[in-house]
Amino acid sequence: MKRALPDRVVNRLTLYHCILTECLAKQIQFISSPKIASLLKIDDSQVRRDLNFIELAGKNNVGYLVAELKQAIEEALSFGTAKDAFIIGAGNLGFALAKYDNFSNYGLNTLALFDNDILKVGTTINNKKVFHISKLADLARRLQVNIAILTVSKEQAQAAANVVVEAKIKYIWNFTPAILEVPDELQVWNENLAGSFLRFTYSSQMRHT
Amino acid sequence: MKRALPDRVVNRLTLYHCILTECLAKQIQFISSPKIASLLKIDDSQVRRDLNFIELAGKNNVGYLVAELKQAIEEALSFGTAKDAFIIGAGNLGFALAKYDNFSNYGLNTLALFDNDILKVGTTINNKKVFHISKLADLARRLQVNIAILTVSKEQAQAAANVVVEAKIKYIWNFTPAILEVPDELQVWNENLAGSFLRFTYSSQMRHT
DNA sequence: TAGATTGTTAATCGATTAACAATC
DNA sequence: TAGATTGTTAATCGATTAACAATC
Repeated sequence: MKRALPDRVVNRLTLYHCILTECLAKQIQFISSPKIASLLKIDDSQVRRDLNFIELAGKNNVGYLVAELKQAIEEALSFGTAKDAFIIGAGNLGFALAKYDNFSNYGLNTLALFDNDILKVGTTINNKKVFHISKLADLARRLQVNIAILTVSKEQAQAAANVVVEAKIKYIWNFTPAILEVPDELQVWNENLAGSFLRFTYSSQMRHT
Repeated sequence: MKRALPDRVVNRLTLYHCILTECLAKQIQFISSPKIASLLKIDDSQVRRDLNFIELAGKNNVGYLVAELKQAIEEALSFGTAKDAFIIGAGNLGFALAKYDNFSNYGLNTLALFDNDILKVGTTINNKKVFHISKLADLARRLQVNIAILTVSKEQAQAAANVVVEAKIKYIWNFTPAILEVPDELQVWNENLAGSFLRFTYSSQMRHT
């Protein structure tokens, strides 16, 4: 078994993957580390170092074979392993994520949505049904889903998280601007969009002044 | 003028801010660094170190004054400075972001949306009008908007980015899974949701095996 | 060959953590 | 006082960058 990749490396690998997907579409066969680096505005030796993490041989004087590299990244990050998820919150963001078919390329399958609004229950979005939140525990157990994507409002976030805890789901991808209090065995990944925006504007300002 | 904060610090400050907002709502007056650290599952001396970056004095034996700390973070990250933005792409994600009023707390004001679909032009979402993409350059100049939030499909991403370039907008917050080729003076912040998901599932797996 | 690129090492840089005196 | 906390230093850890021999 390969050793774990650092988070930063995983992040960059996903960006390389985006580039490779575009190269394939454009029928480009080879790509070099300086080329990847310049597209992302990072250092070229960093690209080579990242690619050494996943065992992949480039060709001197030529670069890397796009198709091969793309596949190597997909294997390293296990795109192939289906990861079933539920979306909690059938609002705009929940719908957007449910409709975002691109996710399935990355192994993420959204099976259903949940909401506490009875008017939304029973509707369908992109072939995914909206269930009442009270059905979550039962369906999670029967379908063996252990990822919850939280898109409810800040006010409802903790209550929704509690339901997720009771459903014995293991991972929460948290799109709400709330810090959830959950048991240690449940892992939370905070997407924190507003915070992301602040990082973006803050670091951009700095670079320009 | 204070020196620039490292990106990692800015990121954590936004998370602290989320916690402080909840504390205020719960009428909690003081919070200690070990308390913040345990909520986020990080080191407590790191919290203190981050808070030293923004000049803020805690009280021995007590912790930090919630209201004061919250405001200090808001000042450091300039929540108060209005940052006007356009959303390019009036799809589900564009609508979700347009409806996300929480952004305005962070200084982000979405003024309008743009799309190339004539059926969407003229509609309104959360008091924000949808314009045809051809109006972008003119409106950006007149309203002095220099942030574009890109929520179009992967296929349309580069074309949309080109329009943004022509509109002389300075910053793109890119929600599409495309690596944009733009001039150096235009800065891109890749949100890369699918990549974020992979980091989340990858690092979670690692911690549990 | 000349030029471009890889793979990898060593050097640098920055971020995190541990520790503890000072404080209330 | 005893206990909890801050502010800060030093030690550790990890990530990035520079450099270059080897390769085609």
